[in-house]
Amino acid sequence: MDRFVSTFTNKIDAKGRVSVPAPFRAVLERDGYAGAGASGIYCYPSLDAPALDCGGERLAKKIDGLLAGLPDYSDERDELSVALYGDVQVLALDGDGRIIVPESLRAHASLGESSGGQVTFVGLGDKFQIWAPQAFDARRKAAREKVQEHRKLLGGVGSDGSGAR
Amino acid sequence: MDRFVSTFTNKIDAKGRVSVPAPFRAVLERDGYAGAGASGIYCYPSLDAPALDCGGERLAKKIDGLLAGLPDYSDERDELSVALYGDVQVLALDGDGRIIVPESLRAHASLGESSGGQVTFVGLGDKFQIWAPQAFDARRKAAREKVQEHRKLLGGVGSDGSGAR
DNA sequence: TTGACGACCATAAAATTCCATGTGATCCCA
DNA sequence: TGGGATCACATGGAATTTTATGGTCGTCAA
Repeated sequence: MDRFVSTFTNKIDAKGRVSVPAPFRAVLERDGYAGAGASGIYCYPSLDAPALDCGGERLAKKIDGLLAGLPDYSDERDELSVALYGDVQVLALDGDGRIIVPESLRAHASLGESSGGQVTFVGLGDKFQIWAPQAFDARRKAAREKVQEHRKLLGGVGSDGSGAR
Repeated sequence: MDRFVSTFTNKIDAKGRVSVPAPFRAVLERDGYAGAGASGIYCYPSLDAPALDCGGERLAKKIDGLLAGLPDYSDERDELSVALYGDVQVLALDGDGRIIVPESLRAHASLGESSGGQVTFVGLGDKFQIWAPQAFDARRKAAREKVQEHRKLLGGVGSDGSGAR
């Protein structure tokens, strides 16, 4: 099972073009992104962060799964549908492994000139996110502190007993 | 069940290339590192030491396990994912059994020129760590002292149980 | 006709693969 | 038991391929 891992920072040009990191492309290909009949990359504004959530078929199916759990015609379902599907864009990979991030999406994550012409791709396992580099730095810092806390509770990622610290 | 044991010190060149000790490679192969569709070695900055934590599939599954308990698409899950997956690098073994340690990871453990062009691999059972030799010497010394203190508690661990390779 | 958008091409940098060498350990045979 | 040959591993360098990124051209729509 392939996962999106690591972080990469690439340039975004005036047209909104960005190279998707090669390792992510590799994961996408196995995840239902077929060269022919290619659906594309599902991408939408993250619900609780100034970032974009992206992924392949696996991500799309997860969204379906979320909605499937809610009763038809409920307010909740309508709202979620709109929030999740309404802003989804299917981005196509061009021949060079680049996507074009539309203006509407760029605005949500403050990408483009305002982020120094750079964007950061962050692997989160099932999906990946696109951030403005500075915004992500802050996020990462917060996340690391969180992990330190959880680490004590969960026994740590590295339960090695090496007496560390 | 094979474990990573012993310590080895190898050279790291200017490009960040290092040979993974052959015994460790043997363990990795049995631990899901398949030649084809090879995922690679999962590697990330150790949370509480100037070293790198590395392992195979077993280690990756541990990370999955940590996240498995959290609901999809919760803010909390995203945040944890950032710290757990965001800093992970998948290092590929080349044909000669070497990995390339990227600059970002080298910085965390002070590897490279600053460590005399040498790195130390330390087996810790499920995973192994990569240290700058001097830093590890200090750590080892401290660990031994700790062991001396607790010796009485451990009783006689006389039997060697050397299942090494 | 003009402007925006998407496809195509070219280039430089970086990473990966390949090959060759030295060295140390192991095994076999005399 | 000593010597020699062989093997495995670590390491250095070079060549080839991949990747990122900038620019240009053509096309479609307003």
